[in-house]
Amino acid sequence: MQTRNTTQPEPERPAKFRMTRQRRVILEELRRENAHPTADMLYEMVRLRLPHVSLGTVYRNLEILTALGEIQTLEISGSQKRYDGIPHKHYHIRCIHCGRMDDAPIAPLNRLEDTLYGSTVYTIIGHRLEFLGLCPECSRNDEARRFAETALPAEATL
Amino acid sequence: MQTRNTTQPEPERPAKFRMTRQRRVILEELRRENAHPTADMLYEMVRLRLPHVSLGTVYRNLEILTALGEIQTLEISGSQKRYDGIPHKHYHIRCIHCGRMDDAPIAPLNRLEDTLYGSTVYTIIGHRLEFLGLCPECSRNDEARRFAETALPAEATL
DNA sequence: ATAACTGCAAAGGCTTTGCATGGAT
DNA sequence: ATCCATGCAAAGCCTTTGCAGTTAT
Repeated sequence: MQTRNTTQPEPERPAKFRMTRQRRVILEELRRENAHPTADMLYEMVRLRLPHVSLGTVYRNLEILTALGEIQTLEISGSQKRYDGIPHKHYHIRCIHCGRMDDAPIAPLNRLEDTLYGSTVYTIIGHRLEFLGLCPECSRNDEARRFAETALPAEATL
Repeated sequence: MQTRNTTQPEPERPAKFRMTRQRRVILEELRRENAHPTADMLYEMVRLRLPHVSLGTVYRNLEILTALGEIQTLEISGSQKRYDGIPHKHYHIRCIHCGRMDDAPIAPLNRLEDTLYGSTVYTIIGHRLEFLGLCPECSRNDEARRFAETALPAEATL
């Protein structure tokens, strides 16, 4: 049986950081791209400039850059993590068919937690909100639209 | 290089279903438990009643029961899936330290998508909202509270 | 007989980690 | 000299899948 520690480990940052070439290129490529790529997409992008970079280095640097607050790691429901070069808080909208993610043009709902005070035993820290839909390409795709119809009840408002 | 199909496959349901003993016990145990267990937690629960059940059977039935609309699969950001015996839509609150999940005592925000109409290129289908916090046990745990302080900027309002 | 289902074990997909090497201070 | 960072490969974790055998219609 597998028994994973659900406790999230504190992201460990070394005492000092070096802005190595790899780290710099990873950061630059992520900042250049606003499609919120997955680690392997970013790996391919970085590889065009640093052909010998390894996927492990990409993952390690994405973790460190997140701990530094330079980027965000978007932990997407039920799929690969995606990374966002913009560190400030904002919501996203995700295509349920192809996985594409874009920024959602809506300001953070700062008072959302207020509705829970007094009615939950939790100490509330924040919330995560993600919109779901079909991106423009998939909106034109019949198969994707059919998929969305059947997926709607299961995907939306969970 | 790994290249996964990000397209979510339509959950396939067989033409006919049999309410086998395994399926029934899995459903009963999930309904009995409101802690939104992971597949392996549920496996342990089911195993007390059906010692020879396999983890694969648990996963297969959870998928089928979800397709039938009997239960919900909660695809949690960046961790194991959790399962909910209550099929109707509602939000959840999750402990960022131990992973525990409970229902959030707040009604669905049905008009949330309205704010996006006209300002996004997506066809909007729905949203997913999850509250983050510390459960009562972890609220009393110093280490968890320290963790929450450092994790707050990264966890909240993504 | 057919089709759904199961247990078992293996494979898959994404992410993390161990280790020897390299580079900066 | 020290310590951080890298490339490579292996391991880890959760989930899915192939297959042969079982059960209900």
